[in-house]
Amino acid sequence: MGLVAQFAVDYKVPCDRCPLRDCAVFQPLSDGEVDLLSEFKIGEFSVEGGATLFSEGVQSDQLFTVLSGWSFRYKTLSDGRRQIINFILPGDFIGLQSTLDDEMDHSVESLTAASFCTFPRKKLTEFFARSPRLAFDVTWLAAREERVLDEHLLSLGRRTARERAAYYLTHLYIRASEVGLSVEGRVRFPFTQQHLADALGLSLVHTNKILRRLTADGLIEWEHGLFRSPNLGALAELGGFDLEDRRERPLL
Amino acid sequence: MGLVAQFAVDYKVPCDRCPLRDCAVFQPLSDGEVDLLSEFKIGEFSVEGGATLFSEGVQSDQLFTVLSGWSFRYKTLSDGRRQIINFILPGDFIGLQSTLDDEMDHSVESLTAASFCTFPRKKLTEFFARSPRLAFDVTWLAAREERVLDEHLLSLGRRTARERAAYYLTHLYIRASEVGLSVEGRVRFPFTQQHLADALGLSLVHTNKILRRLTADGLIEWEHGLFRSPNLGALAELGGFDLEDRRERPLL
DNA sequence: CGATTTTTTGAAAGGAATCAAAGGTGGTGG
DNA sequence: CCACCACCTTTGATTCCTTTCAAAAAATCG
Repeated sequence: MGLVAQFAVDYKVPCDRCPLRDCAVFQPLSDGEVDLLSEFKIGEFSVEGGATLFSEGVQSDQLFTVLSGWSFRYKTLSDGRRQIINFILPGDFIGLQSTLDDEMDHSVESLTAASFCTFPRKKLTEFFARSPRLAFDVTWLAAREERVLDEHLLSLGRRTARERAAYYLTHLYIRASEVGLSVEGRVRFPFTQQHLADALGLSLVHTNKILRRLTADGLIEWEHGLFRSPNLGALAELGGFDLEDRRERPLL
Repeated sequence: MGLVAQFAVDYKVPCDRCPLRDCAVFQPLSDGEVDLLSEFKIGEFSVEGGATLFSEGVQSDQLFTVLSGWSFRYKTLSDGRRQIINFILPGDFIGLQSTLDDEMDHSVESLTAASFCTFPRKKLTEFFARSPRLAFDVTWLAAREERVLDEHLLSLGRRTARERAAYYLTHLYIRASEVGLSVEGRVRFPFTQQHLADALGLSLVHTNKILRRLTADGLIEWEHGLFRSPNLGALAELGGFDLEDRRERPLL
């Protein structure tokens, strides 16, 4: 743990053959756009699980699109209390949060082996100039991220622990499914209850008790790292998650 | 209350004479940029206090820069519980959160009389094409918003009620001061304790008790709508707010 | 000045955290 | 293939922070 491994690899998967593009959630790009993206891309790199990708107060000169693996973004207080801001899945575009030419005020850590496409932050302006449409997508993604955080904020501030857990589990399940991570309705959740607790703003013990109850109520099943919901509708309902709200999004 | 007043006014303050540009927090723009911005701007409008600017599920075809007044953005659960996502002050750029050509999933309400510059959402792409630099600023602002929410999320999830209040009050005080709203160290807070409670994710009663204690401890003073801190350093310290972290930002 | 909205307080109930410890699980090495 | 260890999950008991309930002061507004 803790190693800031950043094993850069030269190998470049051409963007037009990016397997993620097959997922229905992602908006198709024109050939020209994919070409530009490909040109802008400088490489890939992968890390093993438990690696620190960025840490607070360090600046990164790159932006990333996640190709595979789970990671999470978090902040900590001086005494160690940790809040997980969000989980990062394939297709997510990260790095923008760190105010460009500025420091990150959060950390990112991988949960599983993960790989990323990298883009040079310095060329972002050029990129914007070359394709206003893609520039727009970048902005759109940033705004979308914000919407997700809005919802999380609503959870932490106003939902009960039980509702909060229901909401978040549904959220994660759907997100993972969207990028092809579910098999027969099951998704591998590569994090511990402690991680979930840190995302929900709850203690580990209480999180566990609530998970137990949700299981007893037939709303979830989560064993050996595999999650599924015997009644996703009811789980979403409890958490106030809108299952209908599926929108396509750009993939950079 | 509740009226969705949107009184459009033709009168256009030229962007180069926008009084907000005098605030040190805002990055200066080149003349050309200001011109473009001015061209892009289609008008202004104002509302009285207590007006609903947008409401959930309604789409807006405009983007706004706040010229004056306080507003707030919030989300509600079906049973009425409300979470204030953030307060909106002069200089803030809003409307991006609503995923373009999509619906807002939150509402915005004014606390005081307020005025806004309006930009046509449809021309955003053109705007991006005309100035990649400004396009970049839009993205930057979206990313910055996200950073602010990150911090709020950390508050709701991991800070105690007292720390949370200290953090948020400092945050509001600083933000208001940055845009010239403080007079002799005092800022007019145009919201009630209920609003603050809804932002902090606390009950009204508990919020009041904490405010009372912070007052007794000599950390804050808030009477007749005027707020000040007799010891801002200590308040910030308690809330874990970094007073040093002042960065310029774009003003659109 | 009367009515309404906010702010304050006190008391009781409840949800979540903390403390402690047992039970499982997976991984590693012999 | 089993022993052992480290880490994760569960439970029970207790404490404490927040909420909820109720109602009395203040402050605001027309």
